Amino acid sequence: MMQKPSNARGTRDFGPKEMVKRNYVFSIIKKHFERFGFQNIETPSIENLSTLMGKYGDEGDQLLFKILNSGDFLKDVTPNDIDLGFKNFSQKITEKGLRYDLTVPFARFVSMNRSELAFPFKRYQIQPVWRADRPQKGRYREFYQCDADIVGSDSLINEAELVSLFQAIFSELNLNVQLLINSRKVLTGIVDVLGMMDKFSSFAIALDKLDKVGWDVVQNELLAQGFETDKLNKLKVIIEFEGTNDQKIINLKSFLAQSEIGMAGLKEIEDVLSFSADQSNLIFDVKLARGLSYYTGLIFEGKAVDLAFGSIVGGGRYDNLTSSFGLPNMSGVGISFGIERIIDVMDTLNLLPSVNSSACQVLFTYFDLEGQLKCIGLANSLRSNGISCEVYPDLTKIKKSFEYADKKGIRFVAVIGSEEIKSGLISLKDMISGTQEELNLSELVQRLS
RNA sequence: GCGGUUGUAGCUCAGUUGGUUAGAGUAGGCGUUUGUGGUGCGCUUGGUCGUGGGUUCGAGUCCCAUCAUCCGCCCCA
Repeated sequence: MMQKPSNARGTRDFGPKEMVKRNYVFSIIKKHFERFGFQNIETPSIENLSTLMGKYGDEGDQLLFKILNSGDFLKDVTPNDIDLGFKNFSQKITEKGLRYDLTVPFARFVSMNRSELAFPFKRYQIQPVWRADRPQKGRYREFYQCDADIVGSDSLINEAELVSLFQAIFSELNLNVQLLINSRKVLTGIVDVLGMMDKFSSFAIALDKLDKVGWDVVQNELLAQGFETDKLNKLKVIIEFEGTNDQKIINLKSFLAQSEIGMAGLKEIEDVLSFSADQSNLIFDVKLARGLSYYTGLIFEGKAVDLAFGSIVGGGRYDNLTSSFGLPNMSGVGISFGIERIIDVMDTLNLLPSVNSSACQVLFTYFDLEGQLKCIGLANSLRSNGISCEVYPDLTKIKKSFEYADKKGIRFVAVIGSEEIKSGLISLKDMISGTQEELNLSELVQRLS
């Protein structure tokens, strides 16, 4: 009869305790987004599959949650469709899906609203996305993304603004972070100098996992791709060089001297760094590649310093975000805060507020119906004075209401019994100190404001 | 998509080479002379042992399948 309830795979509930923590992080990020001039938009959870498919590669398509057509979804299906396999079959029975990220819906939005938007358009978007991935630590099937993008401007000031935004947010969150910066152009320049321009993506993929697998594995992989040993040795020196950002740039300048694009990338990095007053947590890292292939210019990735947890922020410049929706030459730069991981990291480091901040200030309790009536009136008076309070709903032993206040973390309990009604005063108990005082209404308001 | 781990009370877990009515702590409920919570004490409600098969006189325990979980890989946030 009754089945044991459970969450759908890879999804979680957020109780009051979790929501206090989540809202804290969300509100700070949101505040800074707006402070930097980003405007909020939302797009539907459901998109046409034609919008979504083909934007994330074969593997991404595989991870899309598809929605079965309503009604008789089999009406156009023939036995032949089934024989042709599930890919062909699924096209006939599903035409909508849940959004996989916020970037593609944003590109659709920009393309559709191009005539109404003020360019450069700065938008932020904080919404859940869904992926039919296999759940793991820090990986869920439903999670929030938190994106800020500027489209329609090539200026490097945008990159610099995103760096400032990053610093402002984590400074307020009080989380110790680093921002790794590189440019796709520098990487392209390196491949150029190595004379392997056609192998750029395999190079980027190999380099990206250097921290994880070590140089030898990366080198072997590149050798197998046809890279030359002596050139790789030169590359190794560049990559393993430890020093200040300026020293790294000087170093690379000599390596990239013959590559126009490489030098352009270095200049970008120099410029963006020069915009930042505080460079203490900015690190130019040639090893940074980032998986997403649509980045074309500067790229960055944020990490927590006090805890190894993978990247918690990612972003970069991309050209042609909207070209697949019929709007070419729309360059943009964006940053995405991995809010689920930020919350996980901060929770482990105990940097998040506790549950009490969601409890109200006062609980009213009483002994009889007369007191109950009085409490409702008093509670509304307090509320109109901006004080949050609730009235214990059940007429039971008063002990119950004190236990309730204690468990919920309500600081004050106001007791209204026959004595209080006679005297016109309110007994207010402070649950932390255990002390109790008699106050009239205006004293009560003053006490709690 | 691949490899491994673990599923016993709401939660955290015991359960001895298969053997009677499956336990503890904690949480919940009630009480502790009733106008006062947190710590104490007493009593007490919770489990077809993830699900479905199989082996056996007998299965929480062994075997198979399945679902879920967590951890690696791929990929990603």
